[in-house]
Amino acid sequence: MNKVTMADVAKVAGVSKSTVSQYLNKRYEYMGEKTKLKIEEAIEELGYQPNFIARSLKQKRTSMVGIIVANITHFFSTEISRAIEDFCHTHDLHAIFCNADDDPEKEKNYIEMLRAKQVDGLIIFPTGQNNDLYKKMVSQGYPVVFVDRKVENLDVFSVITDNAHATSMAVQHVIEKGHRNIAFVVQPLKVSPRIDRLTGYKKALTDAGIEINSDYIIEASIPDMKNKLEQLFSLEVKPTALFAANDRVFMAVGEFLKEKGIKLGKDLELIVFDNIPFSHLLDSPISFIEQPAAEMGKKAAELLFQQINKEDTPPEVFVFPSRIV
Amino acid sequence: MNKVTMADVAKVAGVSKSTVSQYLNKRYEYMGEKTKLKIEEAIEELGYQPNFIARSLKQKRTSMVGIIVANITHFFSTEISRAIEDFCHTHDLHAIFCNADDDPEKEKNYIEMLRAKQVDGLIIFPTGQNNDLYKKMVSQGYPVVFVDRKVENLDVFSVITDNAHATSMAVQHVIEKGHRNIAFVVQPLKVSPRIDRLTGYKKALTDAGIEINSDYIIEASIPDMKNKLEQLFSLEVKPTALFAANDRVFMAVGEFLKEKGIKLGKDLELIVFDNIPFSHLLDSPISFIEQPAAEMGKKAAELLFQQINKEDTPPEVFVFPSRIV
DNA sequence: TTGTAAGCGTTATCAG
DNA sequence: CTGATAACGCTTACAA
Repeated sequence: MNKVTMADVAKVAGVSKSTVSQYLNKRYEYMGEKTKLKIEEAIEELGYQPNFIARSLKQKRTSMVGIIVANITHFFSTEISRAIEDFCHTHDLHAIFCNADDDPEKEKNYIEMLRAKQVDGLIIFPTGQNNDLYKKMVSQGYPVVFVDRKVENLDVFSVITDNAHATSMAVQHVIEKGHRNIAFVVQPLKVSPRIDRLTGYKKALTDAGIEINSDYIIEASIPDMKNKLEQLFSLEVKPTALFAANDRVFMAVGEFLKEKGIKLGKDLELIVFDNIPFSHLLDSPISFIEQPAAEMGKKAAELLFQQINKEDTPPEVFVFPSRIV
Repeated sequence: MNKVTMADVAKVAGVSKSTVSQYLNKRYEYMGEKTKLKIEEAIEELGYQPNFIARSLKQKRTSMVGIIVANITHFFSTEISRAIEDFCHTHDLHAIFCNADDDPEKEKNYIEMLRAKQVDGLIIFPTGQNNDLYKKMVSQGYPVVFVDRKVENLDVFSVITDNAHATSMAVQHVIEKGHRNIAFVVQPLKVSPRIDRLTGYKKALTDAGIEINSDYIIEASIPDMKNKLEQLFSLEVKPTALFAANDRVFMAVGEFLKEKGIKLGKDLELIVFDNIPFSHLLDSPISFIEQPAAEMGKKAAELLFQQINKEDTPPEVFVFPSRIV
């Protein structure tokens, strides 16, 4: 189908392949006006489309970057992704998105396949379970930026938010409203944001002189959450406030509450870590901790871009503050 | 960084490039156990990663497919995308997603760049404004599948839903509930689903013997929507029901209603075309028309896969029924 | 069973 | 200003 090659164009235009190549790369400087026109015509006539694969092979640069998202069903992820894509678009990079589904095996596959496809760099929301692989990339000087989650013992560019601090502030706020029995619901503590948010929660309680009650801390995967919530709400002293550690937890909790007829605002105060797209449609008084996703995405893309263009700056961790809404 | 090439492996293993190539392509049939092992070791030792770019150039097949989404902020789009990716993943295809932002210019760019990158096929949520380009692809026999939106005068594989019919049913349902003043809110009528939904709306009214009141039909872009809604709700006879033609319209409408203190269910009945992720969290009685996104995505991927593998079947349009929830 | 050599469609280096 | 010619890293007949 795409059988027209540079050689064909050259033949029709009556010039050589190299001249056509020059033309395509806009190096007209020393090019005769007449040849330029002839080539233009030939391209038009044949419907020629350059083959980027061939070019990439030669240039060892694909102008593609890969983004490996831990879980695309987080609204936060799609927001960041959008920002990354925007940046790439204005910098002549093409962004390829993959969804690791929070599965280290899949993450590994994607990293390997993207590197095999010679993408120029990678932005990763790491599962945190592939440290050897991360280390290898970094030590090979391959351009990488980590987003959302910290990776231990690795000197690498990262873009994260102040999970512990924001959580702590939010919980403190709820305490000031008079709540003492505050539950904390989170998915399995496998990645840094979850851990940091829990830390922030504990800190706020401790600072306020409230004892930490492990019955109020629920760590469960989304499918198991319902059962755990049942337990939580059959306690003698029920929580009057609940902190959902991210949007998916929020949804699970919301579903549960609805089912049980527990009224937000009246029976329970809810705080959620994450931007929720439909939040303004809910008339319940829910607090949200909003991460500056757009800026974070942009920063990550920028950092990657710099690495790709060999601007040698030492790896740094950028912490963006979150906002309580 | 990825300087290890097949030649290096061959040298270390003491065999020739072609033997290594055989090994990599799992054609061990006639390969000595000893050579196999030597190659294995060499690969391990050097940390060799094959270069897909080079392979693609030779094979004229990249094992990548492109998906051009009209607007990724529609939840429906991400759902379909997920399904497409799942299918691709199980069929050794890599999916690249691009967001055309409902902009024909961007769409054109992406189509061209993806083809230049030699992707094996394209799944497009068409803007509908690039008919020449679509036509060209089809006539060149390039594998394409259109999703969500119909393209006129083009014999091509498409996966859509029964927009007019589903809308008509939903509106009819609202009429049966006793509503007569039903508004219809839609973004600019540039693509077939919007047009078809409007058609369905009109049909339901006509069938019920209700006169179509153009004051109740709002066609506006999201930023303009608020103003138009102001007008709608300053009419003497206000609508008692409102049909939002998709999720983004729903959000705009929801925001407006909230601002105005118009209560869902009480003051206004709402029907939305599209699956909304947080719908079960809203305690207002909203009806949704749910498209079978997962099945549609899978079907689209399947159709593309068949074309890529040259299973010659004539183009067909697959219509999936939507469900009212 | 393994090696040789000719491409795939570009770009880059030098001559002319 | 333009044109040979050699890469880029891999696959694939065909030979050995």
